[in-house]
Amino acid sequence: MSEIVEKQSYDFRAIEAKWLPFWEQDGTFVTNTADSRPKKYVCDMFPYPSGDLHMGHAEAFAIGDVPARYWRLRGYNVLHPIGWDSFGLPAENAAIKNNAHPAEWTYNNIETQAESFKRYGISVDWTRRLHTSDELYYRWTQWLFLRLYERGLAYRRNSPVNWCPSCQTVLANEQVVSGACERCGTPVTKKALNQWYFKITDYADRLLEDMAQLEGTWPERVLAMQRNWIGRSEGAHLDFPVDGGHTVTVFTTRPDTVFGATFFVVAADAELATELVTDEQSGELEAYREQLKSVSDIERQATDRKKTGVFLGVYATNPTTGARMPVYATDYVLADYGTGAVMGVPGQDQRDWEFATAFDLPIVRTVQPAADFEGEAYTGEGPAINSANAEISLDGMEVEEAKAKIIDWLDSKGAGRATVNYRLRDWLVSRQRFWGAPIPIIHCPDCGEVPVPEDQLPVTLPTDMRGEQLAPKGQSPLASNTDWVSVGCPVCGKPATRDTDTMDTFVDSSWYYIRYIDPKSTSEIFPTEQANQWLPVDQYVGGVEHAILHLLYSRFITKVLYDMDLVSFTEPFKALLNQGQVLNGGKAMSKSLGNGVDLGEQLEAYGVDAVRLTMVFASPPEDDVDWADVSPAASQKFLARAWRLAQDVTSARGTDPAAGASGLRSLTHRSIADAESLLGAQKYNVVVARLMELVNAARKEIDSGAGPADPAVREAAEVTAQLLSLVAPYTAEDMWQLLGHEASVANTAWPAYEEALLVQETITAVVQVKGKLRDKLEVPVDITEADLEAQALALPKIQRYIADDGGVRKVIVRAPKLVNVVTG
RNA sequence: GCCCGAAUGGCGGAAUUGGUAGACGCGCUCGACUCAAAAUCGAGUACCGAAAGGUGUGUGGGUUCGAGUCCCACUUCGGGUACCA
Repeated sequence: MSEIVEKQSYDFRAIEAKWLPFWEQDGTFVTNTADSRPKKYVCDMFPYPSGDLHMGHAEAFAIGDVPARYWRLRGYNVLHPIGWDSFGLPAENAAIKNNAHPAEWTYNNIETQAESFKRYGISVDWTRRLHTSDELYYRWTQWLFLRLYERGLAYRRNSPVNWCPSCQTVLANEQVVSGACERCGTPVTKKALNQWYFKITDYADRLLEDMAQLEGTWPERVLAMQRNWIGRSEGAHLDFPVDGGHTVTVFTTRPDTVFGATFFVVAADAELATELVTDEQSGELEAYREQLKSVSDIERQATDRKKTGVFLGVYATNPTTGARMPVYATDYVLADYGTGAVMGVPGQDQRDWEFATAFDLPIVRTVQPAADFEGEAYTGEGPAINSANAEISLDGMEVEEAKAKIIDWLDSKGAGRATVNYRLRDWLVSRQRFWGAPIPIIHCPDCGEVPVPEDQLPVTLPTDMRGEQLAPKGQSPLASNTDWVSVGCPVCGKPATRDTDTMDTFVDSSWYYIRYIDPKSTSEIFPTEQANQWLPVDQYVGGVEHAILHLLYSRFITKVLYDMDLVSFTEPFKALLNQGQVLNGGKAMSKSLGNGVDLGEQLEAYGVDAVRLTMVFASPPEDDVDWADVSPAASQKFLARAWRLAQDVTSARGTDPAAGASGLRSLTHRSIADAESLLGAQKYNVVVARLMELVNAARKEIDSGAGPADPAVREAAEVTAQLLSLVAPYTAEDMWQLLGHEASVANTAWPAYEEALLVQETITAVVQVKGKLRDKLEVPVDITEADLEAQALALPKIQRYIADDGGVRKVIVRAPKLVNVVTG
């Protein structure tokens, strides 16, 4: 018989089948929160259970698993949980279509995703799994609502709201994208409804200021988007007396231009217009409002639209000039920004200029534009002009000074004051749909709004509604379930009704990352002490589509919890990584384009590790990956090469590597050192590139160098298995076993590099002439500047350049790497 | 319009503090193996040029001995937001 043992080839299916049950039985990734080692909390934005996992999930989770596994090797106690954001409309729509209950669709999909997820080998603690649609969870969402209610942060108000005619529900401002529903793209209409709001505007300043904590660890663009969304602007409130005994306050960022206010405009759709209009003009106002109804939101947002409006028959008085200013209703003033009323200053505001031109109103400049200014309204810097009355003059002052001066003056008259205005509006949280957490409020004819007593939580959803019973009819389907709606008033006991709206699913997801600390608790929302120990999340990973929505809401809720003394931190996510999208052929995958790539098919064809490796290697984590540009087949090839390394090693486990090939050894140790800094900088793609170099070098050493018995080869293979485990856990685990280890590679210690092996004896110095590379020199690393200079100048090639170019003028030496000869 | 971000070979992308541009991979070319192909392995691959050499990191300028990297101006592309007073 031949001595040669038949070597097996890399078989990812067999490897997956072997290790998946191992991790589960071994409890490799279960986190013991009582463990005293320093902690790291890595959290991926939890998925919505819409069918099976897709390529986008595959990228996000592959990326998030890298720091989780790295920190685990570094000796941290790592918390890496998973759950499902399982309330929401798609389940309800599916239930209507299939004559089912939304829970069926939801929990079936969760099971499917969970199976795929396990197969995908992400190092999460399955014992902490949560679903926001579980009674166990939404009981606490309701509890949270009641705490906000107690603090006056949850309130009900009747006002025009965004209505999606297709989803048959209201939407928060954050969920309207260019006038259309964020979910389905249907143009949004306005509807007057009595709705629940969270008072996020109370936190506007803190949401803005606390961003200082996130600077540098959150993507700059996300911070910018939040800053814009909050839209802080400093200005003043000015009071204008209006005929009929009214005083109308406006918000302006340019109080210095008040002398130039020649007319007055209020939002046509605001109550204010009705209050101000004279009887003679009220017909015209109504006609104008009718006319506006036919203008879609999309049209309305076109900035080049002609200014329209209607005179209300009354005049306001300019407190600085005493001028009588006609009052108009218009649609270019927004009812829900500022006070819904604006002073018209055509000289300094382009929109006002256009309105003044259309209605033939006077235009007065109050800031002197530069001589070459050719525009209409002038919004720039310059000295004030035409801005004086008997008591005060701003003339000659620059804008900032004039602002301060006029605010002082108006303040002394009781006619104005400095103020800060925000673009952010309160968060509309009620939804007229079924599959969400019911709002825990009871409406009693005698007692009014009554919170559901805590011991009666959760207010559970009926389990017997299905199909058509869930169809949206302009109000929540729950309203038609009289058994469910009818309830005794908790205060007086008389017949009362439950609130039939459910909460926006963004309420569910605004606090789930804290619930992971103890997801099964029935006695409290989360244990405060442990939450303070584990949070904030050290690394949060998710798509940029939540730059405003989920992240703003989570920041808000965290601050509310802080104010309630339930947590000691004010920001939930210390660092944020926005992974890119997975594209195909330059475009987002979509059914309509027919360019979708099925994750299951990819996993079937190339294996989990190859798909994960491809995702990580393709580009920096925050960049998009175009599946048409990458090669999972090549990833698989690399994994086979790496795996074969482990198989080829013939030295025994524990062999001292000191006697091994020094070139390979120093590359191995440099790879470890570089991986540390690259992982810290989140350059995961480059870590993979370095690993490929290491595998190539080890291969060469086996085939045409010191051979498979060299201890340096074992060392390289072991380090490869450990580094590879961050991205390709199955292959790494199998390599580790082939190398003679019993326990999981995921729980080994990060390899320590030897400083001495990083130091090279010789180095290639470059020799430049006038900054251009002309020659190279192999020199000892500790060469003196003088020696290096002498050797460089002695090079024949360099001498030729010097001779041709008029001799040496100056020599720059940066030993041992560079010499630059300046000639002429 | 305003606010962010980006621009490097045929492609995805590398390049601590300014110091060898193009690591690693894909693709392509050639070669080995094969009856042949696939797979695998080896060699080459920024551009122009036969070579010597020259040119090169969106464009134009600047600072510097030296710029992908710093400064100024601009162009293009991507994203966000938009009658926000």
